Amino acid sequence: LTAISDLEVLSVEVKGKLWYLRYPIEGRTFSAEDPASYIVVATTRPETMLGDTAVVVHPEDPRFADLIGKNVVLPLTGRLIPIVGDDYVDMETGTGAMKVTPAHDFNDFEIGKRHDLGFINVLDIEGRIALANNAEFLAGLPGSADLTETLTLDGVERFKARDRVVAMLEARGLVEKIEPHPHKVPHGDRSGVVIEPFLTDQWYVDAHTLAQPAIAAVKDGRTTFVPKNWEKTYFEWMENIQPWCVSRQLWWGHQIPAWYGPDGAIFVEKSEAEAKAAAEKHYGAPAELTRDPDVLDTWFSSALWPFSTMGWPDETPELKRYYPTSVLITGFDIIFFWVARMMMMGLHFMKDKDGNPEIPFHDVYIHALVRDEKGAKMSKSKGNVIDPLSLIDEYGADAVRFTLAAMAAQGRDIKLATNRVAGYRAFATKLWNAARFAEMNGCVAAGACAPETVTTTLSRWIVVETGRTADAVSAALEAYRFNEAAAAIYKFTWGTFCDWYVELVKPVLLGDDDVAKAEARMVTAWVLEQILRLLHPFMPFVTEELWAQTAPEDQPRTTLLAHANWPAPCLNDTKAADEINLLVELVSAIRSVRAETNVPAGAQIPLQLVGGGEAIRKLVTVHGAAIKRLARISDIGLADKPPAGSAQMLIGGGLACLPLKGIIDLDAERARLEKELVKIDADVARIDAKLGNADFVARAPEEVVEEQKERREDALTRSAKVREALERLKTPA
RNA sequence: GGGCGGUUAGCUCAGCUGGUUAGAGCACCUGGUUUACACCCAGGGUGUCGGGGGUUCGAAUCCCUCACCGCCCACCA
Repeated sequence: LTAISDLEVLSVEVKGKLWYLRYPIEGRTFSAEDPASYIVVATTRPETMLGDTAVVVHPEDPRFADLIGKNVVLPLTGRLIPIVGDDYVDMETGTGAMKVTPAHDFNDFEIGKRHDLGFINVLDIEGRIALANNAEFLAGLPGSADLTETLTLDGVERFKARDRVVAMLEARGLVEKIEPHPHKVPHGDRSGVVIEPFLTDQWYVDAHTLAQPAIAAVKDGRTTFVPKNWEKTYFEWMENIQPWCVSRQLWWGHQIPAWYGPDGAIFVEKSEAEAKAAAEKHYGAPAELTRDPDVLDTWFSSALWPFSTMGWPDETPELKRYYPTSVLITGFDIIFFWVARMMMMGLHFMKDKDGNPEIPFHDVYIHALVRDEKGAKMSKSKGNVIDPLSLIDEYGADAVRFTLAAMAAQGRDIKLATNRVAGYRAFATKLWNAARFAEMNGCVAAGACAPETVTTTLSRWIVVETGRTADAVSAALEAYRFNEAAAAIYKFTWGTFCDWYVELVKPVLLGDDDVAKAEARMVTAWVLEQILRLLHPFMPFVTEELWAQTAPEDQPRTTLLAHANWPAPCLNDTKAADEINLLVELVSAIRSVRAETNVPAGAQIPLQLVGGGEAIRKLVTVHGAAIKRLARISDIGLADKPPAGSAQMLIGGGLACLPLKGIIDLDAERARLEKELVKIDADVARIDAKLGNADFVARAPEEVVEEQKERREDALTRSAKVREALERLKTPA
């Protein structure tokens, strides 16, 4: 039977005062000059002294050793209250003696319970002093002039009453001193007024008992938190759980199923009819009952969610199918409020097929919390909420959703930055344009597509890369690494499909080879469709729209994209993948050299390839046209040694040379090579330092040492080639 | 006061069990009128991984400590 519900409390720093009050000791004649005749207690709320029921000192405090067990006469009331000893008291603080008001202070309440003290409520629900009809207050008080005066405080507002109590005490020489005392006072977060602890009757749930199975379920892994470190928070709370006050004085909610008989007897039943029956049995005759007007804490009702939403207590098919659920996704701030309580309730009410308590869910994914730009938690009462609707108006729902996924790294909070959202809006546009390109080139998903049977290297490459992306996205999603999943599909869509595949397939689509064209169209449509599937969880709207629009005119979609199958790899061809990836590497390298050596953008330059074997030869024979177009190369030849005065790149074990004499900015090329050389030499030096360390060679795992050796060889080779290239630049032939 | 987490590029953030050449988006710089896209294309990394100490052959990553920031819980007569 206590009070003080869990309303949101704001601690506010106030310039308070500390009043030192003298409480006369029973049987000694009070005199301000005789410290032995009284005991001094300090308080920040002097008006609560009317409800004092003890003075407490530390049991081992020598100053008060002889006083424990004696009484003091509580001023203004004449009540005799005991001096008790309790460890709670800090001997160093204040006077070492504390007044105890169990009805109006949390700690005093606990002390009151420990020492079997009275609980005298001296306030009414409006925060006024309530003494006149207060049986607890009046009980056992002898009439006196002081008491009569005190009773005139009845109905006085608490802070006015404080002044009057102090004045009355001062008039009697009972105030020793008053000190300024800045301290924190709890304020209601909505009303803004000082909160007064206050006794009321409430309903409680024995949370400690319910918590035990809920703790065990997480300890033995039946329910897992992701990320795992939140389990600590969960245990911390569950192991120190307090009785749960479930009654609320609100106008809405599940009304508490408790009925009171005429004499106050309580009947807790499932329905009014059952309560009436129980009352009739109890009284031997029908009785008039009144139902408790309180409603259940909203979290009590919410705790029933996993099963009450599916028809419980009836044994419905839904309940059978969906309890327990696979994953609960929520924010860490309601692990206590909701997760813990669903665990307790689920394990209490639900049983598996063997009759054992059944958890409500297997995984609990704790997502990041979106904070405002200053990093503060958004809250309705603070008013710092970023309205997702206005973000959506500006950037689109898909961009907002994708941003949240991309930023949802585990264990981190999100400070929502609109530039990220803008970036992902561009991504949605990019996807739309890619689909437009496909449409303009007749790439529609006509009929059955068998991507594993495609023939060209380009087709096989993109099919393989699509599969690799599907794997990456799936693995990330399964591990709840949503940001990695988002990054993987983003990178593939933009960086691989749009930037390379589309550019490489353009000649085929625009060419005359109808067989090749047909395959290219089919593959392009197929890849785009895989992208839509993989991207759908992150950008549901644009992908669903494209899914419908990219259907062949005579074959409209028969299902929503949301219901379509999830992609998986269907082709394994590392040779094709390596071949195109080498092409990509070569084109990138040429572009880089062109830019760094200030080759005019429009200039067509020749390319000479040296060494490198089969892989390099294939580049020329199979992909020559692509290289010419993408890297702006006039013609490609194979050579035995690098032509004089050329820029050189290391590619696939061979050398790619751009004979740029006359076009090239030689100084720029030299600077480029020297910059590269510095990097390589730094690498070599670092690796040498490692390998030169006997401890490293002796203690590091063999494969790590091997890897370093290989890396060293590689770096040395590159270093030598770059040096040669530099030499050739210095002595142009 | 107790507990948890953070500090990495100008900004917002990745970097999972120690071995990467420390990455992405945005911003920025250079250059682009090729028939999907300027919400674009190509190129460029601009960094003492908060400070200090330690463990280790090896630390952005593990430990200690300091500083600052944030959150949760409790609150002192």
